[in-house]
Amino acid sequence: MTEMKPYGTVLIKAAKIMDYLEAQPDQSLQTIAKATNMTASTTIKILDTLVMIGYVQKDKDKTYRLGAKLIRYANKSIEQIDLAEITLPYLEELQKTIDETIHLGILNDNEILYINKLEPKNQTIRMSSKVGITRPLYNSAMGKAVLAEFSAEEVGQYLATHTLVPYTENTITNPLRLAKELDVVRETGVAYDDEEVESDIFCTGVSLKKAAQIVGAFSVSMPKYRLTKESKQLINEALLQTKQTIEKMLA
Amino acid sequence: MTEMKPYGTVLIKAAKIMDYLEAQPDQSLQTIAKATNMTASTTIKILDTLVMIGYVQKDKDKTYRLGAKLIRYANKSIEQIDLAEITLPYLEELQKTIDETIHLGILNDNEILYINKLEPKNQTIRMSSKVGITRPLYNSAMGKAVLAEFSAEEVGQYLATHTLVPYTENTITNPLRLAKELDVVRETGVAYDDEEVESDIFCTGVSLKKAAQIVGAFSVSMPKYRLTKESKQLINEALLQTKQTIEKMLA
DNA sequence: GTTATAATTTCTTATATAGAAAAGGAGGGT
DNA sequence: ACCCTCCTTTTCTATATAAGAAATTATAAC
Repeated sequence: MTEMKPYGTVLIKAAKIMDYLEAQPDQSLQTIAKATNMTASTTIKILDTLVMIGYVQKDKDKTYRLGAKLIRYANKSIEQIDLAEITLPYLEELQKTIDETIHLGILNDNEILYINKLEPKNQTIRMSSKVGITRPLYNSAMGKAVLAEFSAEEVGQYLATHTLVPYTENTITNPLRLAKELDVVRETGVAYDDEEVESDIFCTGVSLKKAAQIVGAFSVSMPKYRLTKESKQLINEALLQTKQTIEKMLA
Repeated sequence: MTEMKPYGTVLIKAAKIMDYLEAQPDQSLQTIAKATNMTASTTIKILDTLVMIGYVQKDKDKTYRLGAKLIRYANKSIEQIDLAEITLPYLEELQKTIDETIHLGILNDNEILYINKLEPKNQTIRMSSKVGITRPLYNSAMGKAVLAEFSAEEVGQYLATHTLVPYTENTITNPLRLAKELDVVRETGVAYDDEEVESDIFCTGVSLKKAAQIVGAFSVSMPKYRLTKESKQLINEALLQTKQTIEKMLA
């Protein structure tokens, strides 16, 4: 057991505050201090500095929230993720075939982080989804596609540390049933989210790998009522075809 | 002259590194250290911590770039900006009238920061613009609309600290000419970007105020060739009408 | 006004940091 | 294969910084 050498204690504490504000905006000093197990005097000093550098914003009512500077960073961060750029033309092509919402995501902190979205051109239904949101691995289409690439050990580790919270009545909350479904995903290469995240929404996802490493996933989302046996088949084939093309580019 | 009390020195240094990586991705330790005037040993320790908390990503070739965690923060940050939520229905309404790209921006660090974008439904031309990008105050439509709300003193301060860099041959680089144009904006309430940021793109913008405070701006962007005397008039009226409606909501 | 509660500042000791220097890679040339 | 150079990483210690208790100031409720 090697002793961890701490460096940047304030930086780590600042990150703790940021993470808390990510989950709970508009909180008072007291609340933040309690939630992060720090004294008020330490907390206010860190918050002052965070406000100074634009990471946090302080409102007139003395509550704190995440700052606009982060929006700038994120824009650059996405630009710096090569995957978004490389995949874009192929996802656009895919959209010409399937006129539905297409998402690109990466694996981040055991969740799917959305980094690009292509909206349908001729459909009028708008789904609420945004770049920057996250979805669990166990119930989203992209998530399951990625989870299916995990080793048995990794899946076990994931299940041991994550509760399968029911988002809808369709959400799979039984680890064994999930494991079985992952077997099917491994066979077919395609993962579904059949109203497991949100009612009426059906998603189909595939993973993206580079040199045996998971680099991300992409998916097609649509209202369930538009799904037919034919469109399902078409989507599966188009996704697998696009996956193959993109992975050839990544190699 | 009250002496500034420093707190969170590492945090401030970390922000300096982040800002550098925002501008220059994929840099080596040496390069980052030199650019930020820090020793390599200090820099690597901060970078290690930044990587640990997900703000920075370290690649196999030992270069550093902004981390995906920032994309999560940004998503929440935008959600926490009430302006985006409040204005959305009105901007959607506006888009039904004018089928062009509509942007919402806020004033951030003397620039316009884009926080929402509504794309045209029936037009096929796609403009490259993203949430998170910034535009100068002196040449963008939203920027000029905001600048026109500055006091003479504030405008002077802005001009003293910012060079009017020519983005295109149409960009106004003469401070006096800009000042004159701002007078017109104050009269009409509407600001133009006539191919001053990008060739072939014409934008019309208005500011948003709450209790005499600038809170943001929004604009319509379109290819110049689509602009007619009639559409220009229509856009101006629709923008001013929408501005009025939104500001009534903000009050 | 009075009281209670929260925000902010001050001050001092314990702690973390900065940077020089040394050690440990990685790569290029011969 | 070996050396040499440049870059990354670790170690170590004087010095600067941070943490927290307590005092002070602001804010809100009554």
